[in-house]
Amino acid sequence: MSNAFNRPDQLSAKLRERILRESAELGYHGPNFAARSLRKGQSDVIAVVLADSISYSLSDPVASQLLQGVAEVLGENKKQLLLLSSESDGLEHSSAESLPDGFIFYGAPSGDIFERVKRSGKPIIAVDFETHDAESVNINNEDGAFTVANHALINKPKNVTVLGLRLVDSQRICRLTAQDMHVESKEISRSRLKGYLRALDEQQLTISPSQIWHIPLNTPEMAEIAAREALTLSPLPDVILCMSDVIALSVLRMANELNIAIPQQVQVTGFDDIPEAQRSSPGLTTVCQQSLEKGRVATRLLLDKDHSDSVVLETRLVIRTSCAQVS
Amino acid sequence: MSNAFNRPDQLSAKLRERILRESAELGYHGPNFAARSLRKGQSDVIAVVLADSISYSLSDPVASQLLQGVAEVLGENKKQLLLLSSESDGLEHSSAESLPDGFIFYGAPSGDIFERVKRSGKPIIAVDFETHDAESVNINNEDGAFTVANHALINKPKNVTVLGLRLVDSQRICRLTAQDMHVESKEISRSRLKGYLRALDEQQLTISPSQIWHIPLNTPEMAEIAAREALTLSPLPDVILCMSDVIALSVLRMANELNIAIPQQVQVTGFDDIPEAQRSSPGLTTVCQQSLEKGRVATRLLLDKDHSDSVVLETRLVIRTSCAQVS
DNA sequence: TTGAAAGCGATACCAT
DNA sequence: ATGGTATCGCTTTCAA
Repeated sequence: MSNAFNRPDQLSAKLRERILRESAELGYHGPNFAARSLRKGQSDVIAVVLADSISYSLSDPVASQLLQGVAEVLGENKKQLLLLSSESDGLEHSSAESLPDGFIFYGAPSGDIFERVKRSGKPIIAVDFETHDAESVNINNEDGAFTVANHALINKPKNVTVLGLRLVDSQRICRLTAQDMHVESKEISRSRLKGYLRALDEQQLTISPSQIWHIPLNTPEMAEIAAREALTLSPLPDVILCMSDVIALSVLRMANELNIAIPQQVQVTGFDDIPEAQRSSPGLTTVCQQSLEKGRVATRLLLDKDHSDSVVLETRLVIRTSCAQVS
Repeated sequence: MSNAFNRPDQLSAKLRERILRESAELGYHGPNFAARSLRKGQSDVIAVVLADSISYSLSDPVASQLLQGVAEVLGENKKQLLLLSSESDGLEHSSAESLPDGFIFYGAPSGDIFERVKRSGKPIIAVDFETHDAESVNINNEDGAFTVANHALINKPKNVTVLGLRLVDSQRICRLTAQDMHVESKEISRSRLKGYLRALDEQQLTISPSQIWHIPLNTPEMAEIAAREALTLSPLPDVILCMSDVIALSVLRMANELNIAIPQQVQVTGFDDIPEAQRSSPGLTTVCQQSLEKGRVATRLLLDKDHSDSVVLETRLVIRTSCAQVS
């Protein structure tokens, strides 16, 4: 056969050209990925394993930004991007799991795909959750939530409401009950709640479980329902702490619709600092968590040969008009 | 060896369990994807080949929605999703192209990846462009643009402005010149421009090239600059026709900032009907192009064994307040 | 410098 | 029903 593909330097350019052309005519379509990958034990494919469905993750601004960061760095390193979801897991169709050279798990995975991948010994980076089995990229959700809540609560408001994400195991929008309050968990939303509660505590304020909403999905549709409920309470909350920008932006829109002035009547805070939040009117006070950079950092960690250490990215309080200091 | 993996029905569940456990201990990590794929000549991986970079496409609401639709149907059919970009093309690292069983090309690809894939004989679906070599999923951009422009121009406005996307080959925001006007092209943006011009013509209106902006990328950052330029014109345009919702939403925001009343002072139309447009204030009059459904349809076409025919999805005029009928 | 051959791991097929 | 074996296409190594 020909080494035209593998040792291009050893042939004249002309000859190589001719060989390539002729073999193309004979029905040769370039190197076979599966064969190469089998032989080399390497594929140059990196998988991102999403905790939610791929479709939902693509619709979520936070996940979407993370993926952008991942794609950026993978592109620079000539790696291919395979999207997997731990949701549609199952031993049956798990064969694709053996293809990638490395894995970025975004969010604590369901099923046992993590276990299987771990056993394969291939490099893994955990993003937005902790595990003993891999380096991770995280933020300090509790601190971020504490900081923004602290900012919002400085004037000791009377009625504080929390619009929370995925706080309990239910597909329905609902408010918490007393026994929902003391769940110990390392989930993101629980950490954020903890931060809120700590800030309340520090300001010597209290909150009733019924003032804390559970929203099962980070979508505008869900969030709007909860936002309407919260904004039609009597008395009106002074402060609404939202666990995501998607939720907070829904509150802003709903307030506009209900002719409630932000921040004069209600102060609103978000979390994430998604692109849309950077352009909203009124501006959204929130916690920047650098999702794009998170994706980049995770990917660099994964591709770096030298075993670097886990990373905790800084969060930053972004003060805009939806909850500005009334000095 | 064992057939435990391949013929599970022929062994007792117990035995299978034991074999699986033991082989795991011996360091067996499940079937090898590359080997299976090589042997079977099939991978269950489908590639979406994006005309722009992966990172940019993920940030674009239209591309993002298409991908959601694709991911949804692939999930139902237990196919994996590989993201490729024709932008970072090059024979060198094109090996991954031989992996997928099928390809969805989103937007006319650059480089020659399309040619190579075509020669491989694998199924291809073209989305948002036409080719003789594959079935395609499209919309009628000219008609869509014509319809929305017609709606906007019904009252014979004096000053019409177009904020166009990728009309000329430049990385800079600029206005068109006379010779830019008569480029024949099947590009999306050219079709939309054609629709606008036809509507103007039909209303016996004219537009100067200097009233047509070129915006190189569909990002809010770019769009805002052009929006500001258009909204600080004197006299103020009566109508601004935007070739995408991202652009139109930027116009709405900028108008708000400049205290220009929409639609009283300026009527604004978009194109796409992205999720954000469905929630904007004021509501955005636009052309719904069903990106999500486009992704679904393309994927079904690809996976369907029976050679179905190319599809042209309907566009629909969505009238909201940014350009409502003043009856 | 070029060619020949072994082997990556799963599967399909044929033999038992 | 079970076990053996050739084969997919490439890369690596070894021989000429």
